[in-house]
Amino acid sequence: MQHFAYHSEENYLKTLYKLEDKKVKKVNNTALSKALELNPATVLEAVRKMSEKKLVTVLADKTIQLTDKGRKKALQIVRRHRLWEVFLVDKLNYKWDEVHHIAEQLEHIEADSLTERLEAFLGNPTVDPHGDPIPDESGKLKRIKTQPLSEAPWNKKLTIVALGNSSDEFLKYLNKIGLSIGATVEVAEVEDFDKSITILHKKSSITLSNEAANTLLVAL
Amino acid sequence: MQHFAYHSEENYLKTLYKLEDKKVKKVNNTALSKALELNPATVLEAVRKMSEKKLVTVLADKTIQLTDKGRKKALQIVRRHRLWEVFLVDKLNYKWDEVHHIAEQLEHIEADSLTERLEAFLGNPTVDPHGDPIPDESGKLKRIKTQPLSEAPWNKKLTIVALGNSSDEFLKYLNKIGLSIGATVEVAEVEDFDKSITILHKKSSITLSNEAANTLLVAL
DNA sequence: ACAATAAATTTGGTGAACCAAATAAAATTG
DNA sequence: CAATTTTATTTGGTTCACCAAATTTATTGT
Repeated sequence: MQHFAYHSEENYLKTLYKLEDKKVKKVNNTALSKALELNPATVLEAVRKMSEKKLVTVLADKTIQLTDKGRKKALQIVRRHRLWEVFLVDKLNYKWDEVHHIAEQLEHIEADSLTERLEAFLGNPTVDPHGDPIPDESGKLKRIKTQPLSEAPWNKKLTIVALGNSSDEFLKYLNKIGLSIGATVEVAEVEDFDKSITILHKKSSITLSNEAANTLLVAL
Repeated sequence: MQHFAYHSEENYLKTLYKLEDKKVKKVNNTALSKALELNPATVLEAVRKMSEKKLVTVLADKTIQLTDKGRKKALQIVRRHRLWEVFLVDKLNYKWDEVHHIAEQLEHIEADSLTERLEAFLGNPTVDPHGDPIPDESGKLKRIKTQPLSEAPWNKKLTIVALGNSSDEFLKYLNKIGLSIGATVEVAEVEDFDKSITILHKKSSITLSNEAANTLLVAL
């Protein structure tokens, strides 16, 4: 009876999936090590083991890729993570920028039935509080068609449905300016000079940098 | 960034608390090792470390005792465990004999705010699904006054409020015969020969061994 | 092509939590 | 009280996830 839990493999797979999802072309040992903030030697060893287990493949050019088996496992973790985030926000009234750390722990709880019951309890949500889709039991996910706010048409009601990146800093920034998933906004003006953008939200106007507008995704 | 979590100390403390709670007089290394199903050498080393941290004291006769500090930590784990059990049973509709294993994992999630929010979300329950009291934030617990069913008066409506032991086997047995915390029963007859007891429950009569009747605790 | 740079890999270590087996100390029992 | 049995403790190992510092193997710019 070990009184500690190894989650490392799950974290490697999840991180590989995240990179793949972000369309990072060539995920090599260096990239993965940086993403995980781990020593390359450590990551190399872990990749070897996962490769033996057919969870990842190392291509001739050293690119590390998830196998279907590995991706399925990764999506299972992503599923758990996102469902717990919904729980924390919807049921325990956490703010969306506070839940990541806790969900990182909850995602590793092992119990086949737990995830399914949790999902039903939450009313079968399809997206997490950041607008990211929740994979189904088999690991499939419905990608939502979105468009960066920076490319959306002017003077039209738009709904923010997801974020291009859910970093803590960005979430806090959004909180500060009062924007969140589900918010209705309208592009009022785009500044030619720096592509900054002014939007209308709840009768007040907000100016966003092009970077921010690129990261806010609206329904297409 | 370690991708695994050490819960061992929490488990040692919790187990020590359980033994103390069960009024096991002399908890020595052998007793603790058996309770944890670990090698005595392992436990000895762990006790040494906890002793350095002033979580336990080893008496002259080798009895291992929790310090106030250690007991407080242990009660924190017990609190989390019992709150999660309530969540699993009340919200996710698990049966009370299915939740222990999952709660054992959930109890180690670290986030100060989580336990308090969970408690509020569950409506500040005072007992878990097995009738065991839930310690408050500071580690205090209200002990419920109970009496074994075997010693309760005859022909009087009694409410089962707790169990003397929550082993899987016992929980399953109770499930099978249809008894649970909150059930109202009445002692109809006690057999002189073997002290087995016949009770009335929802209009049907159930015969229990003395052992079972001893383990069912009714409100005093 | 070749030196500079970067990435991959190897080597040798660490600490935590575990174990089996040997030994020492203590308790029990005839 | 001496012999047996039970406990406690020590010793030497293991595995896992990690690291730092070489070393080897690309890659790249000139």
